Amino acid sequence: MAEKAQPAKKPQSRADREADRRRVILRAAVEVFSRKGYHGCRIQDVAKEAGVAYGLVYHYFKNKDELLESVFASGWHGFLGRVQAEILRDQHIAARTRAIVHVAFEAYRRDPRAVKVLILEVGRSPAGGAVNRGSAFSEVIVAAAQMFEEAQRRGELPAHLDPTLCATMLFGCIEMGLTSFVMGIVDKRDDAAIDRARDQVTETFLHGITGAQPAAAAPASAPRAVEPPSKPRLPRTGH
Amino acid sequence: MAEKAQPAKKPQSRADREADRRRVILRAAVEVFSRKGYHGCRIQDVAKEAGVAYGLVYHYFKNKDELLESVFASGWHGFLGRVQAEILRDQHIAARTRAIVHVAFEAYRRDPRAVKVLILEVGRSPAGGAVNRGSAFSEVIVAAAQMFEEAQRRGELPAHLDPTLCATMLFGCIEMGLTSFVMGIVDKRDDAAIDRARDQVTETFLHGITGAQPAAAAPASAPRAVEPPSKPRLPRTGH
DNA sequence: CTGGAAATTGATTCCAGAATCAGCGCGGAG
DNA sequence: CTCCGCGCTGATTCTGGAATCAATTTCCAG
Repeated sequence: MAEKAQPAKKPQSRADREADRRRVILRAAVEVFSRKGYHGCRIQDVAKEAGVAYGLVYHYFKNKDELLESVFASGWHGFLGRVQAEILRDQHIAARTRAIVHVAFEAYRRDPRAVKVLILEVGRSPAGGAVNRGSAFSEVIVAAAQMFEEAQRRGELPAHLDPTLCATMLFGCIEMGLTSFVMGIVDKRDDAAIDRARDQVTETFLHGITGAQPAAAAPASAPRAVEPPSKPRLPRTGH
Repeated sequence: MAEKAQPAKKPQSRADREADRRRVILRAAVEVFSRKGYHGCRIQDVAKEAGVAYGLVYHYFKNKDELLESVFASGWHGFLGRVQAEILRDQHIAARTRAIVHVAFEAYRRDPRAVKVLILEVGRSPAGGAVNRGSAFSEVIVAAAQMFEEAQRRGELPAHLDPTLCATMLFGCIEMGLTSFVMGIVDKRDDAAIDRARDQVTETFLHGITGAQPAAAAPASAPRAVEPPSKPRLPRTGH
């Protein structure tokens, strides 16, 4: 694994080797978690996968939970950071949305197993686990919601939409899209398929939000409450 | 918790009482699972919640897994059935889509805790568990995909869209929408909020798929592979 | 070279909690 | 009224696996 482009070779200081080990164990954990699930695997499995003694795992991680926590943190962190960066960019909402979707699908392309763990495993951390699916998703969703809100102020997005709900839908599409890959519903590692999925998700979502009617007549059922369409709408939009 | 308001009546036959017990335990399981999660709770907790002896749980369910399985089956089953019914109805794709979303949100309104368990807990059934999130979602998604495909044949939906992906996005929006309620991101039991969410999800999604362009130019980043933009539209966008 | 500190090992301990089982008592049949 | 059997009970047993720890090896400084 050590593709750590070590210039010459040898003199990894203690600290270096230590960090290395840590990384090896972390990688092994991702692998094993993605294969058998957090609860379905033993620390022993992780140790074996890492080619390391059982006890060493405990040298680097306080306990199994902390291991999961670390796996999650290292993975989610990068993702969150990249998404935040896109959100803060000064661009049209459509561009930023595209970029966010791109980041997510790119992450999947780079390391499907890690994405699988993030999507499937994290979130079931025992009560009190500080980092869990809930708070994690909250973070991105809140951030994205702010982005949409700002877009509304700029007039790039219809005012009648709930920004938080927009964010929710965006990540819902992304998550489920990736889930269907992870689950094999859509089929594995077809790069073209990934691209196609990404583009359809992006464009469908964008077209949906930029042109959605303020809850038109709903033949389905349910009396609608709320939201007098104060701002007739953004120009362009469909048809 | 025995709010089983059994004032006078008594003469339930053996069989009745038996079925009753089973139901009581099942309800208790939903309650406990939703509160502490499948792995985070003990059979003892379920027994206590049901006001029943520890051993009795094993009288009605072979083991803990089967208990979860039953909880899932009873919940998912109803949902799947109702969705299937809507899918098979002979109506315009928009109407059917609205109905599906409606079913999902109505289920949440009726029993949020059950929905929470379905969304959050099921899916990690130990290796081999027949019923799990994967196969479950597969089922609805495949069914919905057929619906979209048929809609395309009828000309109710642009032909360039991948039907499976449409289904994926639809349930992605639904799931994440409900998740945000379950998680409290959007806030609890506000009936109006539920309605609003349902409508926005529905209309945004519908508008998105019925009018989406086939992957336009992407100013964002990422050199897009695939999809020669035959229709170079979607002007607005970037900067 | 040498001492000892840190890294590494895996057998051992310990325990949560699943699953079992030997009765108990209620309610219905005779 | 009495006796039988089955729904029901919960203490007891058993197990898998997390966490510990004493022993061993590796590595570096002096």
